[in-house]
Amino acid sequence: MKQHEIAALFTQMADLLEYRDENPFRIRAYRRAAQNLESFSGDLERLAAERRLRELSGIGADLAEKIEEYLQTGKMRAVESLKRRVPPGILELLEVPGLGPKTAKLLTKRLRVSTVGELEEAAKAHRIRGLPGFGAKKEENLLKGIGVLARGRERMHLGIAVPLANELLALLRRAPGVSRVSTAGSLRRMRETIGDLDLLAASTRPLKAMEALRKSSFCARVLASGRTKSSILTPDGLQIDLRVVPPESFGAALQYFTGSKEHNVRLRELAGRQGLKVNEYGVFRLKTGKRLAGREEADVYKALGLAWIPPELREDCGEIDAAKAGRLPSLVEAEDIRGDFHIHTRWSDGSDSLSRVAKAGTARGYQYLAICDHSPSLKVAHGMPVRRLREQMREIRALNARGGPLRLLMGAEVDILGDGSMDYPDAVLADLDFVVGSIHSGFGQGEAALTRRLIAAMRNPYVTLIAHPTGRLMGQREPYPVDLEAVFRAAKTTGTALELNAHPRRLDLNDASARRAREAGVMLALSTDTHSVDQLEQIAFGLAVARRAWLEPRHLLNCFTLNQLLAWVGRKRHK
DNA sequence: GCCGTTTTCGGCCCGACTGTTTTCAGTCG
Repeated sequence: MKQHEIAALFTQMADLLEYRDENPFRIRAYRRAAQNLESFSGDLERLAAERRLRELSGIGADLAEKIEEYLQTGKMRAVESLKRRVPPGILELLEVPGLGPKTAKLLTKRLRVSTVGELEEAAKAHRIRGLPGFGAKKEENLLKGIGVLARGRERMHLGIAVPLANELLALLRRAPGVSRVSTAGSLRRMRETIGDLDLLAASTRPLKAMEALRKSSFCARVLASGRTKSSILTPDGLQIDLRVVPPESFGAALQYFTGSKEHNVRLRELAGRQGLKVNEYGVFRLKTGKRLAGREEADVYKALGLAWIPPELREDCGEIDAAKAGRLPSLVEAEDIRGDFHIHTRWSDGSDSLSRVAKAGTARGYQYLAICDHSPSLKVAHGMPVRRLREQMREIRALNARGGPLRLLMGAEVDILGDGSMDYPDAVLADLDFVVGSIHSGFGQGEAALTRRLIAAMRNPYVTLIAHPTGRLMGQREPYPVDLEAVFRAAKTTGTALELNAHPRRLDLNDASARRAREAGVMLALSTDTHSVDQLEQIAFGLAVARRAWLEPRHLLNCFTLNQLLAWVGRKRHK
């Protein structure tokens, strides 16, 4: 987690340097380093201890030293001394949307404004209009920006963003002249949360498409609207950016608008070295201006000598080098998924019957579903005593005996108790096909104890999978502290799988951790934690995490056939 | 401040929109 603190400091450094009008490339170096640290998936402290920080992209001698300084002392002197040389509230001021370094400088110099509160006062007293380059409109926009800042711009999880995006795409498709539409930005890359929602349309009549959005019920306020681009706010305060391009540029625009920003910068640098230029209208020869690609996204990459890179990988995490070398992973696809684990029914806190669940799984083309209702300690979820579990097992056997393409696995989501023991005796676990171990209590025990609990559970020969390994609930609960590296090692040596929980508030493990787990040789498993059958489709969110973690079918238990799966479970038991 | 199948010095992605400007600076992504 230290890397996020360091990234924040590097960003502060960039902001402060920008305020002081320093070398823009130096500023960019700090921003780039911050972003790379944010998405870094390894163990930063170990890398520092081994003096290998400079292997990180964007980290040279100077920044490596600053990282080491922070890891050792908890401070970064360069940031502190720079802060002393600027007005105190400057970082806060720069948070206001629409207010950049130049405006900040003017405000602090001419009006002695140095906090957001003072800025608001000055704007309301109309002391800002009249400054060089400032009129009534800019003053008004600053006030709006302060309002946006005060409300806080909360990021939206995929469970909300994806359905909303689908509605918006349908709206755009109906607009006259629109031939193609797509999501773009972080939603297309399937990041776990979305700051604003980016949409792209190909149209011969761009104004009509933008008008359709502005006049829809999704639009509470128009932030900007030009000839090719509109930004609006929804009634909930979510920003939607729509870009409209001619059909022959759709692929290039999709590439550009999907980002990430750092991925695009890398791509354009690569283009420059080949005498080419990439923008949202196409790939062009620098000398002649001749257009080489643009209609299809894959053609853009091809023109640069690269294989098409799946959007989930476009985070400047080595994907461009991999594409150059023809070594991109064969990412897991929806069709590779043969089943789901961790399914709740009304035997505990789910809402559907076993037969209904089986039917829904069959409809999805699955070979198996692991029924995993709660164990007795979890009283709020109607955890089942052994007697009820045995009853449920009988019903599952009876359902399976009817035949059909789908096999229900007899399982349970078993609480890992405070001392690391399991909530059912081993003799009961031995009769189950699939055992999920979960922590639902004692989150406050601290890192060492929680890690010991998880490792003790993994050492139980009947525990197949550890569910939601960090316990986070986005927007509600922070992950509990756990030494994931130790958990990965134990998972590997004991032959226990770790869950990629697909619930959009959980996504636990997350993408970076899942990638590290994979690199540590851990088997991973997607599961929806379904409590009613309509949630089975949320597997798509887990799949996105898996793809962002560079997982191939061989890394995911869900891609195994039923026989392979049962053999895998058996291997641990007979070790 | 980083980085190099053109370089260890001299480069460093590219364009849209707004407001206030008669030609562009500032901000954003």
